[in-house]
Amino acid sequence: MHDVRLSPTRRRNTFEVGQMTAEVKPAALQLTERQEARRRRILHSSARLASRGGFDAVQMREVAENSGVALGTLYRYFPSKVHLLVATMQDQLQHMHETLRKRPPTEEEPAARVAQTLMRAFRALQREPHLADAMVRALTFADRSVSPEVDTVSRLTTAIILDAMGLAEAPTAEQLSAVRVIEHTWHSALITWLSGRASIAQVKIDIETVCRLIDLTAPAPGR
Amino acid sequence: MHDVRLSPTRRRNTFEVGQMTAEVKPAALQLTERQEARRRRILHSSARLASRGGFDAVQMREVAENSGVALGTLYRYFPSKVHLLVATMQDQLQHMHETLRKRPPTEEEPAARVAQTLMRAFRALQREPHLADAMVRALTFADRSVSPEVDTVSRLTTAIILDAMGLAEAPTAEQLSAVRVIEHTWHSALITWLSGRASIAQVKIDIETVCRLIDLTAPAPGR
DNA sequence: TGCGTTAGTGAAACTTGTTCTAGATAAACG
DNA sequence: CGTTTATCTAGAACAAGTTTCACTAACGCA
Repeated sequence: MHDVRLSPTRRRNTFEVGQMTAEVKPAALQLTERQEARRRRILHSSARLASRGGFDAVQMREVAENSGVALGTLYRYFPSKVHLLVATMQDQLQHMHETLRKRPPTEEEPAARVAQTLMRAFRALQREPHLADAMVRALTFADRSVSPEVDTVSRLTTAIILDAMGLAEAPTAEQLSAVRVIEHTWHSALITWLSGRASIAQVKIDIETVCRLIDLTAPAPGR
Repeated sequence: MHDVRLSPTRRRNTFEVGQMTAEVKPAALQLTERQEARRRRILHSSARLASRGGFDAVQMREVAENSGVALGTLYRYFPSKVHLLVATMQDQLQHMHETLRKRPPTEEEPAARVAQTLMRAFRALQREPHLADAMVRALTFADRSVSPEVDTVSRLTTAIILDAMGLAEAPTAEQLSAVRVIEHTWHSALITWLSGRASIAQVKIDIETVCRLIDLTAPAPGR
């Protein structure tokens, strides 16, 4: 039939064919065990190659070979290199979220808690700078065809920050804006660090600076 | 001799050869008239192609052809596609800076002035969304080999913001931090808009939100 | 002005992301 | 089971960024 992809996303410039039999689930279709295993192997190879040499070191042929899968299959699972790396990031973020949940920030003030959390994440990234490079570059380079996946990453990041603020539920619109700006700063500061234009100390200052925005926002709905 | 480039920057993974005769200026070496003209033609073609179809539409062979220059020459002037697009951005930013100088923001408060200025710039970008796409994607995708050029862009942006704040000279360290965060937000918000994950209204809110940081910083040295 | 050096040209080659094709396998299903 | 259909494989083919090479043109200077 009409070449249905595993991933719910379509490719770059292809227009929707619209041909979709009724029972196809728009969300992630469930995979067989072997398929789940393949997917996992691919993500693992991707992360391994990335932590060696960053974005450039993740070569699709090599990922395919290392995960024991044909090139065509790799592309069926992840329709582009950027998709693959963004998915890798999703994966890593999930780990980080769980880790952070286990040891919530110790600071009192929300702003300080967020800053502490982000600095923890930052230190984790510093341990694998190449991996960080691959993931963050992919994330900011992603075009519209990757929007759903990038959005997922964004939601995960937002959740982490809201957790740190101590209000996973019922944030005000104002607070959400602040969180969005914090996220912007986080990504962009990482970029400047990764490309050697800002020091670790600099990133720390930027994070702390932007976190001051939190103090400006309503403490809660019911101020 | 040892292949000296026009551009002061070296290529991707090459290490400095260190062989540099004393009289070579580290800054932009001066070009002859014909060379200056070539450079200009190249940047012009680049911008034209970019405004057609964004990052992907800027193809090195086509840029070379359109500017009447051999491919090898193009690479001598701009050692990679990203270098070329970042230089294009420098060029555009310079224009914008001049334009903004002529009509400074009308608002009273520094924060509002900066927000107004950035929204003006944003509207200019909206007129050429593809061009914006090419430039911003190149900027955030740039690796270490492009750091000097990206830094120039960053300095230009900083200058624009400081101008809007009304203190081109003697900003405090705190104020510089705020400006840096504003710049982060600016770039990242543009990215989310360009990739269709945020609306124009959303970008406006983010800009206004981050500009509130300015109110938090010392009004001047001599508070 | 002549000459050695640097810059520019044209074309081919190389690299890596992406696509395509034909055939082998596995899954689903009657 | 046997058949039909979706996946997977191997490998070629294609596209665009980048490099290389052999050669010519332009420049700078003694």
